[in-house]
Amino acid sequence: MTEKKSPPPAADLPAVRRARRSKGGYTLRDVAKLAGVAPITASRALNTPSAVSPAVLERVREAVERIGYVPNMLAGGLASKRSRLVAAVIPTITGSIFLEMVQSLTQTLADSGYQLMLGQTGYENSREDALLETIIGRRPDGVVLTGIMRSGHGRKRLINSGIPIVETWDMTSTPIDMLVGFSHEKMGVEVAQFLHARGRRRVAMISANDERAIRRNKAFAETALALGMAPPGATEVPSFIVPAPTSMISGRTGLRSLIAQYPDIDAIFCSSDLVALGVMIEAGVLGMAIPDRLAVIGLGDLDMSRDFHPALTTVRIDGTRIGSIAGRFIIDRAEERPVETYVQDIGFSIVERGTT
Amino acid sequence: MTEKKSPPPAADLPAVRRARRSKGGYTLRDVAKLAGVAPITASRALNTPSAVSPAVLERVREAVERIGYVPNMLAGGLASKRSRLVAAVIPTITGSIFLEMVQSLTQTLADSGYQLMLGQTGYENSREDALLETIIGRRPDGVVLTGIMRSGHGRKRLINSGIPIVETWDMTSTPIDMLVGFSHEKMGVEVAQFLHARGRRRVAMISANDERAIRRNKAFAETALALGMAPPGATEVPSFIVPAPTSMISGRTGLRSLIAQYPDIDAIFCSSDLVALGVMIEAGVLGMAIPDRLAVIGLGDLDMSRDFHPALTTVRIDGTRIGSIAGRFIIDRAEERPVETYVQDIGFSIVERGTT
DNA sequence: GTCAAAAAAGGTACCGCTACCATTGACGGC
DNA sequence: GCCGTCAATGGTAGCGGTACCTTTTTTGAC
Repeated sequence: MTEKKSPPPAADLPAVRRARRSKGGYTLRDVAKLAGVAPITASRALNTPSAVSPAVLERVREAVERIGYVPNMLAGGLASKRSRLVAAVIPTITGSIFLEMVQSLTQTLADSGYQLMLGQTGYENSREDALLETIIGRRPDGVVLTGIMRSGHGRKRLINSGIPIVETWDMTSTPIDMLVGFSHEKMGVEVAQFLHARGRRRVAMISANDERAIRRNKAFAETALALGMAPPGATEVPSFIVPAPTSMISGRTGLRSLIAQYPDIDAIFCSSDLVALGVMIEAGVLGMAIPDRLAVIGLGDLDMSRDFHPALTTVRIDGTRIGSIAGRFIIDRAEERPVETYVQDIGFSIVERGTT
Repeated sequence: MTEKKSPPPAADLPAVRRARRSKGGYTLRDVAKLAGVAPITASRALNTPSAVSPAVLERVREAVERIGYVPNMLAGGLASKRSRLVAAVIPTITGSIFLEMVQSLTQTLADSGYQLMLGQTGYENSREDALLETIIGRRPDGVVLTGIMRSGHGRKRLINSGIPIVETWDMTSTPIDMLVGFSHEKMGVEVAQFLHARGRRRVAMISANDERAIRRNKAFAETALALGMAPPGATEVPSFIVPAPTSMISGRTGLRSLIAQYPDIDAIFCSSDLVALGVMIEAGVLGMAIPDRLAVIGLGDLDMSRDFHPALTTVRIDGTRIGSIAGRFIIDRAEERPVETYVQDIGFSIVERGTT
């Protein structure tokens, strides 16, 4: 109490300045002085309590409590080269299927004292380079990418930075570093087989045209074609391309357009649940019974997909799991724990509900 | 090229160590040496190019390019006391109505070289204290809160930290610092009047029970009661409480429950669009025509609300605007620009579509 | 050509913390 | 009682930048 300093100055009175540049906050030095120990000991008390005697620990804790000291992690990060920051890069935050992952990533990281920084590239990837620059500038302990980093320039930059990287939501034999995802090709094949097994023979797709979707669609179309599931009059599996980010309205217009060209379609594979739900709405307007007249299968398993009537059949990807594994990967790496694997295929599952 | 250093060491060979603790990355000093200037001049070339001669600027730029130098913002932030980090605190990221705000906040900040850090409190606010601690520890240049900070402890901590704060999505006469939002009371009143003007006389609510919703509901109920809009047999405006975060299923069960008790209800005010859409789905299942038999009005104006059939009438809040104003507030404060106001009521608007 | 003022560049000392190494003292084995 | 070992603590020197101030150079008015 006696040594108490003044709180952050309200205005900069020309009074006695505490020091050349100080802003008035408390530092570890203040805590150490109060506890009667050296700053480095106070630091240890906070970071590695086991390396300090119980008596000292107690005194330091008390001092921290008394002045409301909050460690400056900028300084700590600079000195220790561990910022305890992790960056995640997603296309956009609104209407994103990656939110579940971000949520669990945030959670996993927070539990170990790491903080998430969120960066958005936009769907054009125009800002990707600038974003990478600012991210690397923060010296995060890890970066989580949605999808695979395709741009050679970006890859190189990331690799040179030496920051641990986790790529997600995809599979590749040549990851930059770590990887948690699943195979889009496999998904395309399995969805086609699934619809075939349900007796559907005249299928179509409504899909975004990002790189992942293209590979998924190719696998779906090839399998469907091989199984004889193209609608009459079509030599290919019909597909309607929708812009990113996907939306219900895309599903509505997609269904209209496909039906106009191929009235006999009996199943549609949508590249997102939102699109699939849009298809359901439009089917309702058009008087097409689901699933009798038309089967719909989505991708992503949004919460609301379960709440529609009928509930949507969809391909579920465990975003929560991706997030927690990615977080774990980064934390393990940061804390130099030995690990067996840095690549994990978490697969996907087809959740059958009422629309197939 | 001649002075090129080795890339980040693959393993720590016991070879010649560059220096005591260096990790092998390039520093401003390297750039300065390459450009033949003092480090401080290189710093100026990057941060205040106008303070440096064109010739030097060019040489520094070239040096940066050559070695792929990325400034360490941890160090910069420590020295300048401007971290260029801004923290946003939201309940959860999944199914959140705040995403639009977060998106535009990220955008606004990025355009000025600031980066967003995302923190989630969960709906229980249990992690709020720990979260504040880690946030303050990063010494961000600003904190954006969703809603008003109620906890006295949290308020005090934030105020003591001296960090600029923006509270959002609400109005109060006693903000901690800055404020961008709208009046929930006013919204309750206007929605009641709106439904009354459309001829509805037997209204009900389905709502979450957070603090903001409670105030909104009170205003709605009082106005509705004054206008004689309680359903027959009810002395109060019936309300069904749903858990946070809101979901469609809440709307579905809510409608069932309300109808069971008050079969004559002719309009429902929902505390989120998701709930309202759930009501629409259940109404479809129950064969209740919308809007003829039942009017529905939501809150939030999700993208998908426009895409339903019929499209949802809802109260729109311009989250994008909240985000950009909040970001602007913080940037202005950080850069010590003079401003007139730090409190802004952005209001709301009732968007009439097909459900009323 | 002189000189004051402005522009450009540099030197130094930190920002607040931690890595690294040194020191101190307690303890136990022989 | 000597000495090695280990636990606890401290001193010092940075981490990689920038604030502040000084020095040097350029500019332009007269």
